[in-house]
Amino acid sequence: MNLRELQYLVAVDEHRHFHKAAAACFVSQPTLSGQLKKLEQELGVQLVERNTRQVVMSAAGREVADQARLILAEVKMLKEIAQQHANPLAGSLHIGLIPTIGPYLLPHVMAALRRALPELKIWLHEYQTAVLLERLRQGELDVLVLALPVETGDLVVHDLYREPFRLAVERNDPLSRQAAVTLGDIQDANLLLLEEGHCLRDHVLDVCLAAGAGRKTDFHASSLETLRHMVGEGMGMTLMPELAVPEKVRRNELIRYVPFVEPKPTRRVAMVWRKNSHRQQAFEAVANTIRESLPVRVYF
Amino acid sequence: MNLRELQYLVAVDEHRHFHKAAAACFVSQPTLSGQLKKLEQELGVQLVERNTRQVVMSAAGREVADQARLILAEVKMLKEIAQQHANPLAGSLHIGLIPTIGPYLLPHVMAALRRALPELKIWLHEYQTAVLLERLRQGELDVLVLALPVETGDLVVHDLYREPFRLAVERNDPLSRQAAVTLGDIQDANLLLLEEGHCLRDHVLDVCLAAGAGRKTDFHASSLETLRHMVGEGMGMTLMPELAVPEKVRRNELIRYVPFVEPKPTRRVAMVWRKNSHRQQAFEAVANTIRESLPVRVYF
DNA sequence: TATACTGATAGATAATATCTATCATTTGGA
DNA sequence: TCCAAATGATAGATATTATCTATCAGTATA
Repeated sequence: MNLRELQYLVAVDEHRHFHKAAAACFVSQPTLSGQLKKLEQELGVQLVERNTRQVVMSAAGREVADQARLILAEVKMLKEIAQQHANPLAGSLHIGLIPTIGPYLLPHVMAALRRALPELKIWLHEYQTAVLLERLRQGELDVLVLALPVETGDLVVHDLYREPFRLAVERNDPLSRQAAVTLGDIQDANLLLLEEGHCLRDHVLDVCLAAGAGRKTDFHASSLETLRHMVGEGMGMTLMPELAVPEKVRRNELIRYVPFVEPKPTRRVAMVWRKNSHRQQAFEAVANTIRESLPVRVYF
Repeated sequence: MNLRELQYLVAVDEHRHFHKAAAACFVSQPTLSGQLKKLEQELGVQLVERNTRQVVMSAAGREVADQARLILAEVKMLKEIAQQHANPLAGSLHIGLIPTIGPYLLPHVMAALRRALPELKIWLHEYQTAVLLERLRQGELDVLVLALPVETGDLVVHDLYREPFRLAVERNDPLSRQAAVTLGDIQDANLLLLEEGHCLRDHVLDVCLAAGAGRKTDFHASSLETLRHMVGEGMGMTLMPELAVPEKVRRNELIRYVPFVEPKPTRRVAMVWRKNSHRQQAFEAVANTIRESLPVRVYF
């Protein structure tokens, strides 16, 4: 049985005339007659009673034709589902971002993404790096925005930008009065860190290593905002990604975000997607829009 | 697009392995791979992202596979509908009967029909002859039981039985005391008739013509039961089909059903069906069962 | 009686599904 | 590190099916 046979049967039901039904299906009358006969043989039941006056649908033929109509409608629906997906700059795009990037990057770029890719329905998912990678591999997510390095295996890595860190200190800290700090300045610093699982923790630890093993507190924060509050309470200092730094310094701000001298410590932010994905066109469009929308404080 | 391609896609979704999916579909792996590729080309969207580690369904692939599953289930349903119709002694059979036959014939034969054809679901429809013939031609009814003659055109006419009439008279009528009556006895009789549309009316009129123009009242009854009541009220007499005559005469019965002498006036009862119908086997089975179940008071 | 119309059949052709053989790439085990 | 196994893809050949045109048989109409 195939869909063409069902189309022929529905056409015969509607036209009650083999020649007209064949014309409606864009085939010859013997083709339609033969295919209909084949369908009847396969189903083991007569669907159409023919004579030279009028084609009569049997009871079976009417019920089967009704069911065939249903099936053909569902097939049309399947094609519509595919059509929706076929335009890579249309349809759904599931983006995963790590929590130290998402809330600070998106406000800069969402408006531009909506303008540049109006037919794309962007779904945002925020998880830590390991979870993101697993869901990407499973196909639940289409593309990730995260900080390198990670174990990407055969995934495609597409650089986005390089983001410098600033030193976040309590406003009464002596370092807050410097125009810029060096890694040496944090050699003996009490640094606050994110909890295990956040790659930012590893990045900050890498910077500490470069600075000569700065002292680290045992208290861990679950988010950058929690870190921020702890710094404001004078519990220690931390490295803050540039996009997480407020653009306007308020008069009673508890925290000073002091830049480093060059070469500043930075983290690489990249998009990652599966090598076999055919939506590379969409991913590159998203990457270009993000780069064009970033403030000049981050590098390419 | 065809149903096999949908089966292949669903199999790949379930197995996440081209070789296993191909085996499940009883085709070779290159066949499945090629057909899936053809489907993707036709739909214009990638459904499956392949690599040598694990097959990943794209978002489009998952949605299309879900829809394909739905379609394949509906196709199964269509085959079940056909299967139900394929056994001619099973499934539904729509029988049309005229009102002067149905209520009097069916009590004699329904039990036997149920025993003889247990898988047949008999639907009964009661209309006058013209309506029955139209619905038969339109395919709404499969077979008719009616009295001849009718304009059957190219329909198949299959004799069932010949049903004699009795003379129904009020019990105080002098004719009620005769063992049998002749057509001459009703020559001056006041005969009651069914209304227009009932072929029994025409049959009774034919008998009157044979008897020599018996007088006829202008009042018409809509059913045999109404006729019966009118006879009981002494309004006149009528011809009653044999099967409409109660088998037991009650002591206070108002009506006497007096038989005619031979050759008795009769009507031919037949089954009628469309020449092209392929359920002749079922119709003949029904006819045989009816004939075997009739009381001996009717002829073949 | 002849022509037109209907659906069916036959043989030829076009299109498609499926096969086997083999390829390219990746992975795992020795 | 090398070789074999496993994966999905491609190529060419074959089998199967869909469709064509020509024509048939039966019916209806002018």
